[in-house]
Amino acid sequence: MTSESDERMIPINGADSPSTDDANSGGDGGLNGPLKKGPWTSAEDAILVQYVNKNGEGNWNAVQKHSGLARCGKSCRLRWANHLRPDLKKGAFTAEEERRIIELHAKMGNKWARMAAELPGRTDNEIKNYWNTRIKRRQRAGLPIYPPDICLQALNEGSQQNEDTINTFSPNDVHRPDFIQISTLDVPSLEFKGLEINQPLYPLDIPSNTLLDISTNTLLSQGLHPHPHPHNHPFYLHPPSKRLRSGAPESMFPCINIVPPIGMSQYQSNDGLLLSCPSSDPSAWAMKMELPSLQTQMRNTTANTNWGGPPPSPANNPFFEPADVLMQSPPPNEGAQLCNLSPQNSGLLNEVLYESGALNNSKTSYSFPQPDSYIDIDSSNANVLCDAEWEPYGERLSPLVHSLDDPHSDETKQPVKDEDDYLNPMQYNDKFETNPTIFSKPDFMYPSTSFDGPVKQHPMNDNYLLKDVIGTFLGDDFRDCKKMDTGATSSSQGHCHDSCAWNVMRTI
DNA sequence: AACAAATGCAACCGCGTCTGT
DNA sequence: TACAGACGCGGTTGCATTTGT
Repeated sequence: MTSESDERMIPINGADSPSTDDANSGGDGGLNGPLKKGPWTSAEDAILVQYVNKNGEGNWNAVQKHSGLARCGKSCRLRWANHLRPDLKKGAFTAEEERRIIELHAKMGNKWARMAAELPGRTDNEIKNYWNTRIKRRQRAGLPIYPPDICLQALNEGSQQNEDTINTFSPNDVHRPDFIQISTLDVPSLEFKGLEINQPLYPLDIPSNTLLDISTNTLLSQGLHPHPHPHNHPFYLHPPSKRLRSGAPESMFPCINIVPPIGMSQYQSNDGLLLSCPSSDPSAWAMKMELPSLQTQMRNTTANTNWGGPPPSPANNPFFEPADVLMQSPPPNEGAQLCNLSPQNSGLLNEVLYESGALNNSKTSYSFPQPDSYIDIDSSNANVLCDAEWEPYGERLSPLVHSLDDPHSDETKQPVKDEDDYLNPMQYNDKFETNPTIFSKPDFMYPSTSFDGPVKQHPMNDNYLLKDVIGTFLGDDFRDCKKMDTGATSSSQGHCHDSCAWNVMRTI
């Protein structure tokens, strides 16, 4: 970039500076006046190149001191690394590079720097931009994010990995660098358009006057599941990007519903996501798959309920009110919905397959938690929220993957062979309608059956395990909460759950 | 041709980690 | 051991360009 325009200047050590770290640190700064921001000019490039050629890389804050360049060290490093390095490969990615990126992303997720290390001459920023652009394109086209052969490869690798790891998994594994190197199949893209305001929703009459515009990579590239590392996961209760043009509130969700256009069937994942697919014309639906239509299911803040769990049926639930309550920030204490988000699923290709393997290994089928298990925080165990909603490991599967690991459906265990082999929406629909057992999966809440049946505890439902994991994600604050949990009254437990889950999120 | 929306890229920002003192 | 500075990473934003109406 050699634009001469936009020479924004930030005062060194000035109060107007938005950043107090590298931008202003490490230099006297006053040498040449305010630091410049914005696009680099060719003259600045020349100065930087000359400096680096003479002094080598590193010690970037010294650049500004010694070269007179009015740029912070951080900016210099970025400019050099992304544009001026002599070993940079310019131009579009080659087909081989593109394939490599896809493979690497399936393995690593959004580890751009690591991916860049595998692609000589390419920068993390370049790869990141490429990937974000790519998934947007593929979503628009209704294509899976990962090509089927990548899925197959990951499936094979993942199944092997599962053999080795499923029985030795521990909460600490989420800290392992390779923990998320488990993969995901592509999740079905979700129709975002053609929504009807105030249309009747099945089974819920959810006011639909507020539609959530969630960035596409947030949902789809991450497989609709929260990330084990909230800071790195855009879906993990990050506020909507400023770019959201729908004017979504600063904080949102936690429960997100996909409102189906008329004629669409709807099912709900255990993440509280209502997924839509057409009852009549799945192929058209597949072709139209674009951005998800999402609505945060908001409830009356005074309702005696919590944020977790699936939407109760409207007939008997007091907080399904025809009020304009969708897509608003929950009150600070209503954070238990966080428990509705799996802490361990990054949406990586391998990860979902890993979970699929976990399910297969468990040889156990589960039933939906009853609404009561969500609503009644005042249970003998305040962790009921998380126990019921943060399904234990291996339970956070996208609908697509669920079809793969459905133990009652042999054909769905076959690895995908082709993009055409991805289950289309009608296949999902058919499964739901013809195979009741699939509805016993906790994250496959078909509306007509979601709220019936007893709650069964997952065999891996271990409170300590869950607490440790939650603590891992939420930090010491949650551990503090855990202490309160053990000694508090049942009502305070519920409150603790709410408040800590929502409030301690470090990146919201 | 004019305008708006969508797109893509470069740069910025905040935060975590590393390293030296 | 504690602290501060340097560095690196990943997510976000700004804006020029492209595309569509």
